[in-house]
Amino acid sequence: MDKIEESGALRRAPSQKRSQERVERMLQAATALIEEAGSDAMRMGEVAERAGVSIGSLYQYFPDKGAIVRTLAERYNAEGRACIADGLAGVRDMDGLLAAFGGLIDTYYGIFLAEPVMRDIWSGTQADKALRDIDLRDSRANGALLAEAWQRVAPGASNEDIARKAFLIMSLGEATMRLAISVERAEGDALVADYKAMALREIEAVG
Amino acid sequence: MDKIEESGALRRAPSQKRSQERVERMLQAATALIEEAGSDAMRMGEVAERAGVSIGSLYQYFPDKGAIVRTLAERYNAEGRACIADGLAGVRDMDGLLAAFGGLIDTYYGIFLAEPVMRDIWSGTQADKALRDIDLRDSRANGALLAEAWQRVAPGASNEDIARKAFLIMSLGEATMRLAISVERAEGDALVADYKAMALREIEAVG
DNA sequence: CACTAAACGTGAGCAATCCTCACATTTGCA
DNA sequence: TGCAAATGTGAGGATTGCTCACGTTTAGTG
Repeated sequence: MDKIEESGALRRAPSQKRSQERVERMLQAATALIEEAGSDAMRMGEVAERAGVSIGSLYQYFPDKGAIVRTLAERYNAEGRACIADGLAGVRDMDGLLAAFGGLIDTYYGIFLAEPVMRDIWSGTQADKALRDIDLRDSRANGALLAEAWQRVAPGASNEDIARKAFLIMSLGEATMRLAISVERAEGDALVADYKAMALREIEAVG
Repeated sequence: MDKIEESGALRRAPSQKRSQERVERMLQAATALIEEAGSDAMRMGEVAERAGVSIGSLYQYFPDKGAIVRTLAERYNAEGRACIADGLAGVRDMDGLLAAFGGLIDTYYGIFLAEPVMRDIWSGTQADKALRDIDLRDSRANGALLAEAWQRVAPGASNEDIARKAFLIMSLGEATMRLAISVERAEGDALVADYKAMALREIEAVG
């Protein structure tokens, strides 16, 4: 997770080591500011100041403010996707899938609770078109991972159906997380549990 | 739906007939602009110009740009809630509830497809805190309506459980609509159908 | 009608903020 | 050493939400 490769978000790829570190500092500064007051309150001038660079340098690498948020979003997505791929890798039968997926929901919920930046980004996810697209692609990719395991343990079912249902389950999972973190903790826990039961029942129904 | 009463959104309540009409014109202008390019691209100066009023007048009634969007959002919510209350009113048994709720999902989906302003508002729903709160309150109110009918046809079940599940189902319904309108029409239709089956199964499971 | 207070209406301009651009500096390399 | 490419700078342009000091209209009262 060292490279600054993510998407085509960057205006210019820093080729020298010095500038790579500078871009990293910019992202760290942005992260800190989002933690403190949310991405909406994050000011480009502040990001530059905290990173110890000029406004001009910031814009040399990030075409606009949204690009910073998008870059962070894709990093979190990549981590989450790796986590999901890992969790579903060893699944052999339906029971294994149910257990693995149930565990992933709890893990994801824990991450949502613990990561203020991720929370902020996915709360404001609908704000601009580009972020929404990233969100959609993420759900599709995660859905594909789930679908792959699902098809493996339910070979008789329609692949198209499973793919679509997996996509829906992943999208609604994210929606549930967003909902859960915007209510009191106890209620949020219960809502996630309800969602989990619903999702597992849906998976089992096609199995 | 004539009064300009909604929430405490207005900075000053127009008491004279003339100013009531002016406020209505402001909202109409805003609606037209949102239809054309989305609420994000809506400029306060343009709203004023289209409504045939000055910037100052706009801000006399709406404390900020978001207040206009919020006012429109609550109008749509009120309509939707009335529609849900109406659809669930005559429900007597579980089969009736399933049929009524299934029908409501289709109705809601149709509205989402047909109303660009509603789509825009609920797409950007997570943008600012105030809108998110409105969204949450709306889901709670709609959830309460569903819970009421649900409890009626499933008297044995835990009321708390039903209330929470109804809230979740309503929230995820909105999430499904948002998802459905951001993919191709055919896939969106299928996703809504999948959600419907999931929701109905969940309702039946507690019955 | 005359008068007054409150409601209503106006738009120049303030303030905040994103982003550009002309120019300066540093780095990699022949 | 010298040069081109990469990198760095920050004053300021441009946009836009919003304010405020002041003018106009309306409702109500004697």
